[in-house]
Amino acid sequence: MSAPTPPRLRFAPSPTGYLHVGGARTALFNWLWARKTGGTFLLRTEDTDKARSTDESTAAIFRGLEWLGLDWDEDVVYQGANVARHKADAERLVENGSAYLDFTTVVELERLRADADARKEPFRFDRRLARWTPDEIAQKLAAGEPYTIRFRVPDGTTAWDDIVHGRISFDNKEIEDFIVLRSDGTPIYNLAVVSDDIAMRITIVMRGDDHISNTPKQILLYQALGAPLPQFAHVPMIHGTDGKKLSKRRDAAAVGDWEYKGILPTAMANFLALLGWSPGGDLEVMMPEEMLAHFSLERLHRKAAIFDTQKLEWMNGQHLSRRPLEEVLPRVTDALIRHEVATAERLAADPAWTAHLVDQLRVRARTIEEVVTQARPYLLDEIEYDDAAVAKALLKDRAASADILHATREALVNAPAWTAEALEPALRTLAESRGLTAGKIFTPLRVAVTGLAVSPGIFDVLTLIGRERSLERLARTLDMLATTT
RNA sequence: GGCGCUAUCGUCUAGGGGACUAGGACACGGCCCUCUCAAGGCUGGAACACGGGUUCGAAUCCCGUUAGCGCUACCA
Repeated sequence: MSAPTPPRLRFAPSPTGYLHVGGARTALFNWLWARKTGGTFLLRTEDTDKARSTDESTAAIFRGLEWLGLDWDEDVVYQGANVARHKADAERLVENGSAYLDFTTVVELERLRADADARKEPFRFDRRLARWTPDEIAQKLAAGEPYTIRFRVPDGTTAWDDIVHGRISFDNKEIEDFIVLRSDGTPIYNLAVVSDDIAMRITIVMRGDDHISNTPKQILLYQALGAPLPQFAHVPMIHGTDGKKLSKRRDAAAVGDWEYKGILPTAMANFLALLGWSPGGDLEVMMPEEMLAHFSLERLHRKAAIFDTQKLEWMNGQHLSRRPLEEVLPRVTDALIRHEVATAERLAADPAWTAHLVDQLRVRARTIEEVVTQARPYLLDEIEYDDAAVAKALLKDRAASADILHATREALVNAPAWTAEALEPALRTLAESRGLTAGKIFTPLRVAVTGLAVSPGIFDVLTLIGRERSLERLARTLDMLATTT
């Protein structure tokens, strides 16, 4: 087996918002391939559109990547810092004849476009519009007239073998002479991308398939600049439930939204990966190491996928249970504190207790938010009683409930110790002596001490809540049954 | 409109000419387990867009139709 030079890949977001799940997935694929092959994963912000780019957005994107566990190599490349080279490249294109100066103004262009529109004809820039004699050009230049630099698209066809789509080809007739340098001397996207990708020695350009139609232009640019072509891999889009692009308003399209909703980064990465790639076979839940082991470019999909929130949450439930407790613990405690269910001091005071609590709750939750909700009775002094649970477990027959709860409390009070080992026989004996199934005892007790219909096993609940507080809640429930109507 | 990409259950997918009575997962229903819930196990309904080819044989290959999506800026 030969040892090819390791690939260099990059993720190049434009910092005009938050990290979009589609972008995050593209980044993930680039990262996966770089890490798997011993290659390099670079980051570049495409901030040449100064009107829309912001530092906050840049920071948010970096944060999102870090949260997902995607680390990058070398220094981040800020495209805006390379405008001098972009400009020089554009001028080089003019010098070698592959581009030309165009003095057509924006206003004229708009008019031309409107005319074509009125005639219902497609507008494409006509090279003849920019046919000035050398004298005229010198004159305009001397007069300081603004101009753009346009690429002279050659005849023929432009094609490439896309890693995910196979051969794609475009008739150059379909490509207009596009602008590469604005009249203010700043580069247009396609030039900046190519110039930077060449400078960064990128060998695989992996990005969303909405860039397929930019690719022939970029290939032409590589060729005119005399640079070797990278390989291209166009991965499919991620759509919302309506089959269209994810909408920020409706779909929680930012990865930060999911972090906030209590999704684990490994679950997010796992889910996202499966939206544009599959390992083959029935494997779905994968830890990061497994994804790395199975990932391959050959199994990238061609079809756009719809973002299914329910499956994400299911996936998260899987990760919540399977990831090491040390990893989920801090995320849960942060959420507990943020929701004011507990203070940092309280949680730190008895780390073993906290860990046990989280461990008990995480297996039956799908999101961290659910863990927080379930944790309330164990951390708060004042608990809320779920009406439906109370109605079902206690109020159907108040007298009987009061009777059972009273006997239960007695058995608990007299138990030799407040441990699962001591409590369980006590309650099972009680059930037996009364000819009841254990559930008839456990269920009212659960509602009495937690206020909820859902909880871990009752003996974990009792020991987690503690003797004093359990007995007190029992007493209060008894009072309630006796007084309220 | 032009160009391009795509097309298997509601959704994510396996499948790469015969192993397909089309497999798995999410969601939904039923059953089991069980102190509740979750998890887990079993189970039910649910798909090859359509039409032509090629072939002894097509979900799989080719062409067309249709549909969806993307691009079509001195945005990225």
